[in-house]
Amino acid sequence: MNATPRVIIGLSAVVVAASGKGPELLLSGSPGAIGLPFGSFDPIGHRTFELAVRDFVTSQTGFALGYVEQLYTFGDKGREAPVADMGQSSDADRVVSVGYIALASSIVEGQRRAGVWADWYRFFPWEDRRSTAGMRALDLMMPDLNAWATTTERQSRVAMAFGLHGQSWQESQVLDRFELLYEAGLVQEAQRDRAKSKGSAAPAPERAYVGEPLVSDHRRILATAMGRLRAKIRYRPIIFDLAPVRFTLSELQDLVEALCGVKLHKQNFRRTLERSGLVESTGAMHGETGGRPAMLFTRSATSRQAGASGLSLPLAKR
Amino acid sequence: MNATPRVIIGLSAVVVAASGKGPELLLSGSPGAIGLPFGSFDPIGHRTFELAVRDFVTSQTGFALGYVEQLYTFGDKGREAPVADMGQSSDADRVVSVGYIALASSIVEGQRRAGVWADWYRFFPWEDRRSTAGMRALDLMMPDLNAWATTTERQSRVAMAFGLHGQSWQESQVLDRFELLYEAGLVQEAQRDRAKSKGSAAPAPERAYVGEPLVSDHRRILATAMGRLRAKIRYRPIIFDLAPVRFTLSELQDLVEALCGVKLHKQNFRRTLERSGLVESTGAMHGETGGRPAMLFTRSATSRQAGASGLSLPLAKR
DNA sequence: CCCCTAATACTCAAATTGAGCATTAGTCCC
DNA sequence: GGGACTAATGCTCAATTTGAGTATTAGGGG
Repeated sequence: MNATPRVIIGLSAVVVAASGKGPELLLSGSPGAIGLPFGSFDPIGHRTFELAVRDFVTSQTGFALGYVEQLYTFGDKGREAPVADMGQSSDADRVVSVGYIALASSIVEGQRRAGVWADWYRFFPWEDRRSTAGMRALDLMMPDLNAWATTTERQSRVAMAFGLHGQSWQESQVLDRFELLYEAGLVQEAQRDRAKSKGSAAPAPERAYVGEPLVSDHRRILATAMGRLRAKIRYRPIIFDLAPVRFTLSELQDLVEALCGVKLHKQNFRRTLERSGLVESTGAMHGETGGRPAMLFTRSATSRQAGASGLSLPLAKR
Repeated sequence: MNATPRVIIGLSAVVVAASGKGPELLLSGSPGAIGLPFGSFDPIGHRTFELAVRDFVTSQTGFALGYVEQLYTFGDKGREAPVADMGQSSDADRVVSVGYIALASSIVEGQRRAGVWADWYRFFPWEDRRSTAGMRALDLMMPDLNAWATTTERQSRVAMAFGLHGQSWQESQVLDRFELLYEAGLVQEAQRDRAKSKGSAAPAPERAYVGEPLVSDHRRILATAMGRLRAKIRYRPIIFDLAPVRFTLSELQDLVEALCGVKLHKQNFRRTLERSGLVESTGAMHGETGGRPAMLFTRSATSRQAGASGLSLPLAKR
């Protein structure tokens, strides 16, 4: 052909699984350059993106995916950064990356070893509001946020994003919050991208960045994924693609709470869940609770139908 | 490089504007081969997809876009079909198309001439349930649907998708319905794609296809867009990107109804809308109503804030 | 058998929906 | 100028759906 630069399609996957404690992510890369599992799309070999994603995640990590859904296609010049193991790309190529979310139900021990898993709140400490300890992350960055919010427009954005001044916290606005922190220079990626575009930069301002960074724009992709999952849990029964086959209602609630980063009102959670018809009790009981034994439930047949709705999230008081 | 086929990124845009009657689409192509505005992405010239979309829609149709949002990236081999005006692609290339939704507020007359606009229900007659006339479209295809639904699994899918047997109609499941009709062979694209993959096909079965077809997989992209818009209207105030600057509540309701294809309860619509704080009354009145003059409203400042919520849709009874 | 811990059951009030009925302010027509 | 007509607005009421607690209950461990 001609000198037209090639377009390379990269695929990145946010692979989420529920461990006992909460949502965990499958990561790849080496210490200091951690990122999402990433592969490039082969226009000949792969018939669909989804098959390609399943393929490279399995071959890179040995982990087989369950539910898979396309997230977003990132094509901005400037925020992507070439990733080492991406294959034979050159500077002249344009990399477009299609992000996917994949859910894997509770990790089987054998599979667990097949990759590096990490609690996703390592990268977004301010997103975990289940405990006062988690809330502290937000307090810690407030001074810097306030310093940045010099105009009323910015102040109002901060208030909306972080649920300040009477605004309510919206658990699914993960991307808004991340982008705001990026603009405010509170996440390390912001400094890195600026340095890159300015040539070799002035020394990084001495500042405590919030959360651990990821390679390229992977933390942004991850924020998009978290937001999408948290929103989707309300209108599609995807939570069951993450939960084990049989679970107690408390286990399910813990999982939802971990995913959404908020505490729910226990009795009301049960009530809406039972009323929704999404779960049905197996006869069996689960005894290792420390208190009264709990009934084990499974997802119902109706929860599998296309168009089944999701969970309501009855927030608990402060 | 080598003989690797190029990847071509196509961009297609579902451009929606509200005319007096309802949502209209910007189309391009010649009679018999109508499709969405479509352009290819230039890896050198375009910094972001969004800019590229704005660019080619404007240059193809002279129409300037307002709100723009990425929809989905379609990359399946087999359902895309080369589009004539796509540029210098060859058979060996792999076309990946990124779909966008764009909203343009009520059409200015001068701009209107700049492209071909059509009521989107031409392509999805069954999606308009505002009148009994619209409902007839569904009745007409029921025999064929029933003929296809040979298994209980299929029957249940039909019932869920089309709100039969006590199931409720979900206005945003446009894609589910379209895909089901595609599988059932009721839309012309299904026949066309089968013919293509089987080589020169048997003569098309004599059957009345439902809705007008579009080039390539553009009707599928459109279904995705409609579903997304209908869903999004509930949790983001995007309706105001479609409505004129000043409107009466009835006009706004008509617009929402046209978009969602359902009738709403008028008094309750007003109530939730006023309570939501998304609109505020300008002092002015609008007299040409035929009845009592109506107050003119505008979107409020809070409706512009990131994170503002959308409308509730109080359905009217049968 | 008593204590401790969760799970499960119930209760009650506040807020949100679903459905109508009632009023009102213009236009059109004698 | 008065009455008919047509939407826009206002209000009411009951049925649900939330939000928040208080009360029971069934195991495990001394």
